[in-house]
Amino acid sequence: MDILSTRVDSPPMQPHLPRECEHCSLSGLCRASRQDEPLPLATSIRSRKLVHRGESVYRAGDRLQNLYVLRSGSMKIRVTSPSGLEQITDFPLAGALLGLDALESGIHVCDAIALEDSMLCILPFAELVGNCQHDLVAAQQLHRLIARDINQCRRLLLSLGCMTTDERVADFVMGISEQMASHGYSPREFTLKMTREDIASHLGMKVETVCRVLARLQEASLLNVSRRHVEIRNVDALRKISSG
Amino acid sequence: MDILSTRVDSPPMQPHLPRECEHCSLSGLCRASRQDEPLPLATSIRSRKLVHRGESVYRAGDRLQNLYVLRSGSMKIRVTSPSGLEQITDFPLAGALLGLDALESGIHVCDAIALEDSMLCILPFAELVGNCQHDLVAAQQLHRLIARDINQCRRLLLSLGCMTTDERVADFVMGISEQMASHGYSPREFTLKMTREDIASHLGMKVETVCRVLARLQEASLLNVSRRHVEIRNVDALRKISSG
DNA sequence: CGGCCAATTGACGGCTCTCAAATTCCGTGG
DNA sequence: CCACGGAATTTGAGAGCCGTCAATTGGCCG
Repeated sequence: MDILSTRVDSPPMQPHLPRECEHCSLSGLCRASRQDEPLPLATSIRSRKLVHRGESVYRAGDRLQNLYVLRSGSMKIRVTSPSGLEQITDFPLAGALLGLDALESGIHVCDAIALEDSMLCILPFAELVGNCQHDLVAAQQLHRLIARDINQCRRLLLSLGCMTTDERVADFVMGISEQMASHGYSPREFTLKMTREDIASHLGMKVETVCRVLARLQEASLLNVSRRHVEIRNVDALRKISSG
Repeated sequence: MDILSTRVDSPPMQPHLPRECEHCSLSGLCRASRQDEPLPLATSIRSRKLVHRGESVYRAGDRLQNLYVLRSGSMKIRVTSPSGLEQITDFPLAGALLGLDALESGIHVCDAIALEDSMLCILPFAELVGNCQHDLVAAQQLHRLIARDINQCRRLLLSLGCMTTDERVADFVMGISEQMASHGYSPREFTLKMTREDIASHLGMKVETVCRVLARLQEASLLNVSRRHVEIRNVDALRKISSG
């Protein structure tokens, strides 16, 4: 517990913590971050896996075997309805825990597709559940991670239900910007890994509308955008728009 | 385990199972349904609570103390963004587990408001987590219940992101109808407990649009609707619309 | 009986989608 | 290294749907 709180204060400073583990959602529970003592969850991490751009880690209909922690790279999570409707529900970055969508029935209901070549840590699910039986902290962290998924989904719901397209796009850009900041990159300038199509699907709009809104925001000097490259020019104005 | 599967086959037939517990999401884990042997989760249920129409069980900002199982009645779950946007994310019926929104941070992020006088079972959260430490089945069931919330949220997301207003309303009505059926009521005829405003908020539209869509569906002889009373006249056509 | 709130209906305007075309970028093969 | 083809992105014009504003109706409760 003590070590946990210390870590929260200065995660990037730990000399023995691999750089790629800095933002891991299992921070403090994984062996890679705790070389001094054995940890239950540590034994869950068996191996790593490389997925290339466009490949999927799992697909809707697959049986739940592993959860995954995205170690580097980025992905898109796509949910498909029985009638064939599709939507991107999330764009996870390094540190994110993937695969919780299968927890209800043991069958995945989403596709996880790599936006660029990405590295994953593999956590055999059965083993992980077993470990949580003996480790209260691990179990609670798993709960929190699941709950975070719900709340993030709810935020997106609010976005689709209550916001105009301008507000949604501004909100999306600010969200990426904050993620970049929390990962140690510049919040002012970054490269999007997803297509306009992906963004449109995520925000419940059409590609052309996404383009037009971005053009409008650029016209108003709030940001510069050229293809995948984004430069934010007026954070306050963007934040104001994204707040409704 | 054996008793569990028996129960699934014929839950309403158990003579010792109170009628209001028939659709409980804790079915098989709660003492009320298992008088023969002690069960870990059973000890979590301490007391019951009555909330009147319009009153809230918990509100955004409240500290997580209990989870609740809705024993009878119905509620609406409302999420509020920092900037004041509001949306109804769910209309739980009897048997639903409430309060999981607080799992991420220990603070509720939703309001749970009674649509009619309702009875709740109270589950002290700390005790429940402790019990899950010693009961693998209980822990997994809790996982499933949380995961169900995520997937339901995702379904609504698909609805808001990909469907027209007609499709969303048809989908909503069919969803209510199926819930009614699974609770032993007629799927063809039922009374809505929520206002048009609530429905509109849930589906990401305006009150007037909800009214107009319902009028359109009635015009097409798919259903009759008068105030809160709904009678479905063409299930197949409605299902077809709700599937896109 | 009166007042208030929920629900409904109509007219109108704006925003977003649809359809279409042009442009740019990227990877591949020559 | 250059040319080429396909995909992603951008921009334009027009139509349709949904939101806004306003007025009316209908129920419920005091």
